[in-house]
Amino acid sequence: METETATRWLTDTEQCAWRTHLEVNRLLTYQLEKDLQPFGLTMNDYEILVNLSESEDLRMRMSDLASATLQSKSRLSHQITRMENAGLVRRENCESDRRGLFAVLTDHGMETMRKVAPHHVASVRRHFIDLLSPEALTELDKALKPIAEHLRGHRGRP
Amino acid sequence: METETATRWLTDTEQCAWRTHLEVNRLLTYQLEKDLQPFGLTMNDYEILVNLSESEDLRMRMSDLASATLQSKSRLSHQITRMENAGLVRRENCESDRRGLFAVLTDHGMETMRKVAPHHVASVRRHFIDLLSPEALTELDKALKPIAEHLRGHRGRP
DNA sequence: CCTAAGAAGTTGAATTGTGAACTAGTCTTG
DNA sequence: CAAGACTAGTTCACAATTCAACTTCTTAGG
Repeated sequence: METETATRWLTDTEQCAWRTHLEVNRLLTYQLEKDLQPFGLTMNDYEILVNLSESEDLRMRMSDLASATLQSKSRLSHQITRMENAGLVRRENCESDRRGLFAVLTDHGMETMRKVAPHHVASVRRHFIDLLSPEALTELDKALKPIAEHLRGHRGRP
Repeated sequence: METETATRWLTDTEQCAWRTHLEVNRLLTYQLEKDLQPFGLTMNDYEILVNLSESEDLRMRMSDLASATLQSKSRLSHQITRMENAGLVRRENCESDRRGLFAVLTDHGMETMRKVAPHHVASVRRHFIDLLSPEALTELDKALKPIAEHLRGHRGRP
């Protein structure tokens, strides 16, 4: 039986902040995606390249990559297949666990990364970072960190 | 010819804030979506219901709804078709412009809205609003507003 | 060791999203 | 008022995402 608790609607301030947050996310995602498009990459592609390029031996296990990028195994599998066809990564068997696979950054993937990164960073600056004062930035991070924490706790991932 | 300008990479602080921001968005979207799922709605559905329910006569022109929700015409068209099949909205011709259509909230749509809204609001509170101090909230809004502004300027919508 | 439970990944069908081409109505202007 | 340019919206073909089923390997327990 539901306890008949009155709904705590959002105050105007809350509502406003919430909607701004939603809007920024959407517009920002759209814009970054668009800025990446000329290079034939999506944000997803890019994020995977970043993860691999920052990893030991330029490789990661599929599951680790999936959870690092917050995607389902299935989605990642399709994604890697596409990127493999584009020559950005390749799959490689794992010695120690024969069920496992690595996604490995190829030379072409690395090269692409090097070429695209500056543009992407510029885009992130232009549309986000440079629009915030340094103080606002640290405040933002400080405010958001616990939320990330909280949400990570709510596991039950894609 | 590109002017050979050195890339201004992100500082650690910037990088950290940026990644937190990305992460929060993704986890939050996922969580809200998940909390809405038991009611058979997606965030997209919900947002459209909100827009319609707040509009004069519970109706909006397709294009206006598309730009309000930042979707392409095409996507909205499909979306409304689905929601029409679910009985949440219906299409209605526009007298004054015979090319035009309204998406109109049905009684069932309104009813659904009333039933779902409290849960959604609770979800937004639990996973976002209530995790921020009131000051942090206003700061957040103040920081993000100009970004929204900036991005809206960059029109070239989906 | 042998079996059952569980983890790593893939596959394929069904949904949903994208982009360009298309229909139909409106507006402008010569 | 007719032609061309433009706007509203849909449709079609294709790409990306989801979800459940499936294969293969690993590991715990008895």
